[in-house]
Amino acid sequence: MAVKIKDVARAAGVSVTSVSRVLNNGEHVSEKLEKKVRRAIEELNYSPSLIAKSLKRNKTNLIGVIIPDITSNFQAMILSRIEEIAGRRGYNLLVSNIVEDTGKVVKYLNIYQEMRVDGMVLMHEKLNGDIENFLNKTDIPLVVHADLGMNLPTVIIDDFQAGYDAASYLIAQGHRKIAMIAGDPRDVCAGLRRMEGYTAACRDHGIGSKETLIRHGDYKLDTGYRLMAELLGEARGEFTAVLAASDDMAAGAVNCIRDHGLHVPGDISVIGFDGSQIADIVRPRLTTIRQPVEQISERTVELLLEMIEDEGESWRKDRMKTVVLGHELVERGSCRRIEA
Amino acid sequence: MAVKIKDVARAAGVSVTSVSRVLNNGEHVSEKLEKKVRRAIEELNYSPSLIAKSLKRNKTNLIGVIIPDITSNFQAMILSRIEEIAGRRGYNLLVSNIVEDTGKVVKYLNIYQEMRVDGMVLMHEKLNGDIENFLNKTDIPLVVHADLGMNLPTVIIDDFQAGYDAASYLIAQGHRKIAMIAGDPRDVCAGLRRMEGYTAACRDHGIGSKETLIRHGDYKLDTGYRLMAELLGEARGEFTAVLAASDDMAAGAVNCIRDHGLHVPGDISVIGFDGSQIADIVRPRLTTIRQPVEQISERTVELLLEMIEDEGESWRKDRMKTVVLGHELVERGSCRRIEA
DNA sequence: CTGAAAGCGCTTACAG
DNA sequence: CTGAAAGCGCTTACAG
Repeated sequence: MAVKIKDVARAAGVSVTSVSRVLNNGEHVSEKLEKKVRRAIEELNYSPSLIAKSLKRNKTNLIGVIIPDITSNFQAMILSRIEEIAGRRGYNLLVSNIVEDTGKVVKYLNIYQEMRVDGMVLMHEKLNGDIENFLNKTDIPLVVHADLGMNLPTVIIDDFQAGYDAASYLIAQGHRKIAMIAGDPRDVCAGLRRMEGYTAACRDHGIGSKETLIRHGDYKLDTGYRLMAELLGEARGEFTAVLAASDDMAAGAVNCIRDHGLHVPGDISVIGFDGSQIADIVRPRLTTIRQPVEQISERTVELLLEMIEDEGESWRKDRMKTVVLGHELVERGSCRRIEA
Repeated sequence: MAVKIKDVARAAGVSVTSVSRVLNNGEHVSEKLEKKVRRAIEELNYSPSLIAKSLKRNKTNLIGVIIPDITSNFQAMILSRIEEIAGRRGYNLLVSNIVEDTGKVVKYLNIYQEMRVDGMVLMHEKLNGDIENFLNKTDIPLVVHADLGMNLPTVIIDDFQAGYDAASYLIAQGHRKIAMIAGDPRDVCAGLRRMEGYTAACRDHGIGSKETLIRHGDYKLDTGYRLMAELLGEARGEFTAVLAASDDMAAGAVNCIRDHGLHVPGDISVIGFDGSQIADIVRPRLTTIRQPVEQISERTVELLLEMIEDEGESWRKDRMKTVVLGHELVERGSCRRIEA
């Protein structure tokens, strides 16, 4: 882009100030001047530099999103909605896909900071010293999608309760022996809390939960398949139902069960988590805990823009906002009632 | 970020030039100076502005990606790989999710241009006057993922041949009446070419293709389901196999067939397209045309960086590079051989 | 090895 | 309504 505002000004025979004014259509300019400027812009095919503008204005209209895995349908749905909503408000997304590599998180947090993004969304749930350190120091508004215990603005569901509800549902259906394909316990919400909810529900209903019936995975389909195979191999007969920490893992489990010649829910009931597309794809369709994707996305952008547009930069001092959204148990075909 | 390079210089008792030098560790500085500077950076928690740097250097290390639908597993896989590969080379991704709205394409192309991205990837396949106009004018290196007929650097598979191969496979299995759930014919490759390949294969084998057996969709699962229901309602018995332009639609079709009490492949054979995760999830697993995701992503980034780093900016003048990658038919369980 | 100064392409008081 | 000029936070010849 060789052509700059100065060239336009020269071509139109006006000052750069005036060109800038018609570009940002703030202060009034005469029709005649505006016409000249527009023509010059057109003729020169001028494209104003947002980089220069950002530097001057100290605002980039960029939001950095750190997402663990774009290929997860649930996460993609959230990202897609955030993009849409933020886009309408004039913000563009910088995204980095973490894929397993926790070390990348702090790398990208730093890059985003150097890029002077106006705000960030952190979906990653695992903390380490570097990340914690960064989060404590940064002045950039951010919203996290997990209860990191750091007094940061947060948008979440009550994962403990959701895990509790899922297990309770199974128990209400008559199940007494329930296995869990859980997430990574270092993921505070999706990993730990959901499992704690399950454990608590089992305990409250006096059926206990055996360590051997709990497996940990990374929320992916293949992992669900593999862990289900393990459970079938090592504890067949010790459970009549399985609770998975993601629909992807639940879907993998369903396929694994079927590949072993067993039936869902005839032999084993399966309940998922997330309410992603895949819950509808797999047969039988998954009974699952649906997270409110639309609300999560909306509230995230809302919260973030509120902080960004709060000139006082007081978001650090205010009592942090935590938005807890409701989840919903969606009954479909993957669970059945059994006799006590 | 209140602290800037000048503050660091003052704190360290050196010039901003020197601070810049240790930051970019190019020219040599004395150990003593470097130590002072590093300490000051540490103490002030200084984060250099990439915005200012970009303005000065005329390089942003940003790549803008325009992707039709992030929630499509196939597209997410490509995006994820591009992010990974570009990230390793020091480039960050700006992404915008188009979702149906073709008008957003040119809007984002312009924003990316104003943002002075170093390069762009356009996955969207539908052209309109504005888009064409932009593509003809821009100086920014870009790679497209469809044969737009505009002499632009392109990374694709041979969609015609792939469609041809898929149909031929079905024909080789003994099928004589083949329906197609195609894409949007305005999508030159995924929509039009794949369908043309199918039509040509039918013609070459003397079995013709009836208009009534071709439906057009948007590559999504729900649409595949719906179009399959239409075919079943309006043309049941007139086909023994279906070729879909995406795995998502194929999966929807499979589920629809099953929900109608029929069997895949017992009653109807289904072949998909893409080789995305879902082809492995659905039961029976989908026989499909696998696109080389890894290569597509690699070659895209490679081509783009080649142009970006070509100082001569000669990419416009050179004969455009079109990279045509090979596809592969993966046999799984959704098709069966039938007697003539 | 080190620093003073110009300049990247904009916006925005300030003055007229 | 319009323009000259300072300045956003860096980098990079240029000079020493």
